[in-house]
Amino acid sequence: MPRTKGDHEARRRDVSEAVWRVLAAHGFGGLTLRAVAAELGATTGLLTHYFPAKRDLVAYALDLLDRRSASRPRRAGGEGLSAVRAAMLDVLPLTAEATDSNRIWVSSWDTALTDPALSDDYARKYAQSRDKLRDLIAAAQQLGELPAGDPARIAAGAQSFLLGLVVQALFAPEAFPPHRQTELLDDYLASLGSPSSSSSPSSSVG
Amino acid sequence: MPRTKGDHEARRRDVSEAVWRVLAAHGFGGLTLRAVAAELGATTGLLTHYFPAKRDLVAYALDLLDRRSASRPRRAGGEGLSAVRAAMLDVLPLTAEATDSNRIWVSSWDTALTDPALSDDYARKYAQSRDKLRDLIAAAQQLGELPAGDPARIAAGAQSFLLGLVVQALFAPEAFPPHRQTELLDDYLASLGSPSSSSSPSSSVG
DNA sequence: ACATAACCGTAACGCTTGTTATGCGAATGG
DNA sequence: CCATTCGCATAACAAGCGTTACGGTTATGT
Repeated sequence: MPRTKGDHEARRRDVSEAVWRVLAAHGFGGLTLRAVAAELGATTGLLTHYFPAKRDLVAYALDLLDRRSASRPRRAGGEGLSAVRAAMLDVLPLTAEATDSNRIWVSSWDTALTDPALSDDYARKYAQSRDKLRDLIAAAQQLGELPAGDPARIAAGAQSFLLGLVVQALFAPEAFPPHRQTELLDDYLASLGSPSSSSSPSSSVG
Repeated sequence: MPRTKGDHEARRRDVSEAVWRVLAAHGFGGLTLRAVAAELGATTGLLTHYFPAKRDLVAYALDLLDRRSASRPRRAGGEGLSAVRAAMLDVLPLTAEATDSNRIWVSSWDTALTDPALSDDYARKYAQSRDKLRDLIAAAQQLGELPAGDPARIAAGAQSFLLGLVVQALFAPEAFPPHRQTELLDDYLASLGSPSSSSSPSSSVG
């Protein structure tokens, strides 16, 4: 029973939703042609028409993850340290959608870490993310809201904190409810508002 | 060609090594009976003898990951803040073995996040890890090396930072060499050595 | 020494996976 | 209005998966 209208765009949107639901339910390792087809109420024949090979589906899913994450409603940033805080809050799994996004994101690491090409892609993406954070931090420094110090270095630390908090919150949502995550983030930002960091090459590395 | 000596222990060690190599090479999603058997120079018949079902293999692999991580040579802790630093350095992918361990660890999250039982297991494990860190932090506070504040809360932040740094270092080893990781950790520890954190319930959560 | 159990290779089973071939109704355009 | 292309279902394929049955060799206990 083919659809009577050749609405290509609408169909692609349906495919996106089906892929997303499969990813949210079974992770990246459970992304299968038949699972997506079933979620779509269709067969594998439809999917092979849209994606010549499985890797194309995977690539599409990764791109979908990017777009869904990027198009999530951002909160008003303000400027300086407030913008840094807003940008970091936007990443955390504080809502159901953000939780899905992050869960899928983390689950994709298994695939990414064993594929050198994907791994490089991710490295670039995170570097870009750090650069964005670095600029916000540099701006906050010029406003005097953060002490001096290499902004790139501070950004690397901040993203580490952010990433790890995401992972912990995903595994223990009841131990890391939105309020707790915000609390911890504010603790971290407060700890940045002091001197004593960077410079002075300490040795004794194992 | 069965082995002439019934050296059960030695055989189990061989199995461990084979499982480990498969995990390091293809991640947790690539853990397959035939892959392990091939790495072992044996057949699936051997493995079904040791593991009645696949989930037993997976459970064994998870346990192996635990034991391999726990039995990694720990550096001399010292006491107070120095012990905190040592414990955190022990987790970071500063050596080839620690990198393998961490890579496998991260790759297991895909499996864990879609399995509620495993997810709970991980949540408990990380909570336990946080508690250990909390005790070290509390000790450092009593030595006056860290300012006052809820040690559990500080530990949660510290483990977030640690976890995220691991992930970033895995994806971009060249951007996060051992020296850089140590540097960033020391930055973080230095930022803890100041007041102004914790307490005062800030609201406005999205 | 002989029965029994442990060990493990061989081989097949059923299932799921990605992929491909085929066909048919709906859209399209000259 | 008819030929052609598009969109998709149907169905089969080989390969890989976990699992099982079976047989032969080696150790073990009496």
